[in-house]
Amino acid sequence: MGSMAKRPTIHDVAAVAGVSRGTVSRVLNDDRYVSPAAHAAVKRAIAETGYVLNRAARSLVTQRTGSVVMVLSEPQERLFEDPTFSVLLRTATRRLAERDVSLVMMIAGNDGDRDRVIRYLRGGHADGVFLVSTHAGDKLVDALLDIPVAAVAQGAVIGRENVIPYAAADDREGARQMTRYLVERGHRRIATITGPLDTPGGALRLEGFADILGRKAGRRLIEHGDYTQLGGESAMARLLERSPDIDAVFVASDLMAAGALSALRAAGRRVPEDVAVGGFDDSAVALTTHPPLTTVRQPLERVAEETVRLLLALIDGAEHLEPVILPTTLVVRESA
Amino acid sequence: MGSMAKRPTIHDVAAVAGVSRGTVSRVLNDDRYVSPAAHAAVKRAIAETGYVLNRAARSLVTQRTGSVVMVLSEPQERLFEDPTFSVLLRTATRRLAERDVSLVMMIAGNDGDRDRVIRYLRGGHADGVFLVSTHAGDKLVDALLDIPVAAVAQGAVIGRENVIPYAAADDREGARQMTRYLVERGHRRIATITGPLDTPGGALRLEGFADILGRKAGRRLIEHGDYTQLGGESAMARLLERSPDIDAVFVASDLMAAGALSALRAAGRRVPEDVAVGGFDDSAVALTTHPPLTTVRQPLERVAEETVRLLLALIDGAEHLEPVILPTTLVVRESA
DNA sequence: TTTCAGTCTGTGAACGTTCCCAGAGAGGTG
DNA sequence: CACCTCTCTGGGAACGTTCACAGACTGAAA
Repeated sequence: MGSMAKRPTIHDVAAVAGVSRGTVSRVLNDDRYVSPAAHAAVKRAIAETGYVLNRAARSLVTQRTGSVVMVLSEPQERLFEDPTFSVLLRTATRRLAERDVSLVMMIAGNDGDRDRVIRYLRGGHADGVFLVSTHAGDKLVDALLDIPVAAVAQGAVIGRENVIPYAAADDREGARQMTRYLVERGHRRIATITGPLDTPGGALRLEGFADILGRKAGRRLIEHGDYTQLGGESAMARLLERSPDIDAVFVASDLMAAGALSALRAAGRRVPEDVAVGGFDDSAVALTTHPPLTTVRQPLERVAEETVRLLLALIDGAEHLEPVILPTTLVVRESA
Repeated sequence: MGSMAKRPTIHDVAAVAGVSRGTVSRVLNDDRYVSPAAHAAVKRAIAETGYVLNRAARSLVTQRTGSVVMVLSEPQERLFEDPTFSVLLRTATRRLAERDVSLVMMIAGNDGDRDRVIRYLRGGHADGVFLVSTHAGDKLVDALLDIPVAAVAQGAVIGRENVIPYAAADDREGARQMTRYLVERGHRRIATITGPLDTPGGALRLEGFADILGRKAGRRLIEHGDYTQLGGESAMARLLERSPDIDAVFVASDLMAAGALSALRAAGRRVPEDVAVGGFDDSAVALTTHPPLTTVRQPLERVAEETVRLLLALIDGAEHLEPVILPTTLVVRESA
């Protein structure tokens, strides 16, 4: 299959172009001080020989790998049930590829996984880390700080906001938008189902909710979920049992909202007539549910792009990087 | 951040252990002919120095990279809307990590992307390729055959079944199971919405459908979708317009089935009373829809595992690898 | 005792780059 | 004309491994 001729090296290119190794290397790296003639000759020789750079050789001397790791830290298996990841992964891969940086996926679901990630990074196998959905107190994060590797996160790492740069949607304001909307529509008994409080999405969306409702948002109207559909369903059931007079609920993710809809249907409540339901994310599920979800759109592609930008800047030696917070928008459909 | 001491090399380990480079290398590679004493000393020295292997250096001499690429070839942006990918990605990452092989993601959505993938592989940046959802006639596949790299696919690559090993669910038999079930339930006007016919899932599920219905499955009862929810919706609408007397429909993916449900609801048909709907995949959406989907479960994790197994075998030099076909099961819920 | 096979160890040479330094030539300035 | 600066080029050395080979030692067989 294919010719088995040895792959051409920089030496071969140099020979064909009639210049030295050094000059070829300079062309390859866009260095200064290459005459137009030499430049052209090298370009021609590269095309002629079909030369491609050997990254291992380059890495060996530069101590750079040209790759970054995306670490998905999730205790449960839910990982991909959440469409958020997909968007992040796709966007990040694309953007990085444009800079010829490759994206390695690593899953840090349990401690064994986490150790592997740490070993990998300590081994200098990547220039940077892109943390996704990191929970407060994750030991991985602390280990990271001891390793000379660029690290950024999608969403703040609670407790490490000042040391790990991040990009995120404006979770708090997004929650305010939805809560305000529910209030304006005349709802009076508004509950919420939060995400895990050790994630920024869990904590900040609850804060935004409380910002609008103040003390009216008592304990009895708050229930916690884990971002899964099933978690949303049982949280809604608990909520209904405890406070049957609820007339609206703000659910911190669309997937959980889908679960909440099932619970409401099971309880014989109509949506939105009896209970209005607001989601968060504007993910694909929001259109699948019946009725379609009124939700808060977060600009995930842009979040991913900004996170990548931060990471590349960090790898290039940037020092103090400010977090990037992107605005959300309310998307009104039929559930509220 | 962290000590800036140079990373220990194999030389440092050798010095601490009181042996030579060669011996350390032999321990690292589980080579024969290392005395128990030397082995222990090296292990101790590795722990003491905190040594980690430099992969770039190893790659340079072994011509192996320790990484494989998962190529998602999708013309559209739909990519991740389909939960199939998520499962494949997660499972493959895990399994490969167990062998210390890292997974690089590449997206081949357009020709520019495809060229980048080819350049990457031609550059020897990976030991193997894991093709996902490849369409017949993809130029990437032909390019691949000219590059000395191990390649496997999830799902047959139509037209290249004999040259690219693959693992897949038994799409044809799965479609037969569903169609048979619909027939047994007494439905007489059974239609189908297929996937793209240049993918194995599209072609084989239609074949399975036709296996059961024979000539009764006329052109008028077949409509084509693109695996997206919206595609399923419009395909269903076309079907209803053309053949209003349909009493069941087999949809080649759950996501398209969700779309079909919307179209049926819009047309005022009850599911399953007026029209029964059968899906395929048993993905998360199957539970979200209303009513929940009766569908065909394909063992995606196992498919991913088997594909990885094939890939690793190929990298290790295996020659003739037979495709692996895994059984599907019918999952009865409420939509049919 | 000699010979041989098997085990174990050390070392030079390579892998394909980049980095750095030395030096040649061109052009400008005092 | 001497000197300097700037541009451009070539080539030695290094990056951290693995590989192949040579050689030392051991124990068993002839």
